[in-house]
Amino acid sequence: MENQRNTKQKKFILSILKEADRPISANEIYAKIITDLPKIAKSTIYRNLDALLKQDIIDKYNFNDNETFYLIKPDNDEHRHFIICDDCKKVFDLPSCPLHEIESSIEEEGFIIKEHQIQINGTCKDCAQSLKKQG
Amino acid sequence: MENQRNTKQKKFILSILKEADRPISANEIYAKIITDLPKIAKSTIYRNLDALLKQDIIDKYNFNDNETFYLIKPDNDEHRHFIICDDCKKVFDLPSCPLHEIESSIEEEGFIIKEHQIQINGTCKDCAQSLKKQG
DNA sequence: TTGTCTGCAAAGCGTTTGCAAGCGA
DNA sequence: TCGCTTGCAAACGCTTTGCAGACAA
Repeated sequence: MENQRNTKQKKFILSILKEADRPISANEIYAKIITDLPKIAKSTIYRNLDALLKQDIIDKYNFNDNETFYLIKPDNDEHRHFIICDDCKKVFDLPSCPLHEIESSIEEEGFIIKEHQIQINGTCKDCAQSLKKQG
Repeated sequence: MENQRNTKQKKFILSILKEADRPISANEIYAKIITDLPKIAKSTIYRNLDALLKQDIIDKYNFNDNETFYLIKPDNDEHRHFIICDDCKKVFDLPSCPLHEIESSIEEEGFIIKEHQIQINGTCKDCAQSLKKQG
């Protein structure tokens, strides 16, 4: 990663990621940043996201086929998992990670775990209620 | 889904999916099919995969940023989860699903779960050994 | 024959890359 | 000044779409 230079593009991208309370895509970052930096290129965003990934500052999520989502790693060592409402597309936190026990048995068999991801899809409380009202 | 026609393309795609013991991509299906149907178009594969998804015959997985993977739904109601080797890209089965306990507590809070997905990435036994040999 | 399905070509879209100019240290 | 970083444009790879011809029923 060599010597890093603190460009304004880099600062903006990082601050947008820090403000986000859920994983966001490169296109969402782009949409937020163009008001302040109208000439920024998407490639700049992708290159900075790659750098942040390599520096272990952010995590990467594949929720659907086309876009990749990024989220700042929390301060402590904990990782997060998500519940996605298919109706309003909101992303909620999964309260805990049930994988720790199973991981040790997988590693006993020689598989080296680098990361894991849990994703639950469904309908959130609010959407369930408004769907009930509608019909 | 209207009236379905039983074309040879459709039959080949479905039989390849049935033979696969792990999620495979549209490109993998294409590579297997061109020996028998040299003129098949990738769009034909994508259109048939879409139809199979809508008919609930297959499931869809997003393991990485670029390719989508497809797997025949099992006969019984059980679902599967996967371990992916980042080196050789092989997909292994996760022996069990640790989410059942946690799901009930999520549903108690009003979230209606439609599906969940667990994914573990890392390096498999074989790749770990050959990496060791290489130095 | 009829209407679905296919192959082909082009387009769409997220992402990556090459390159010359810009700019932080 | 030095060389990392950026903007621009083009390329890349997966997937989608329009259309005329092919084919199952």
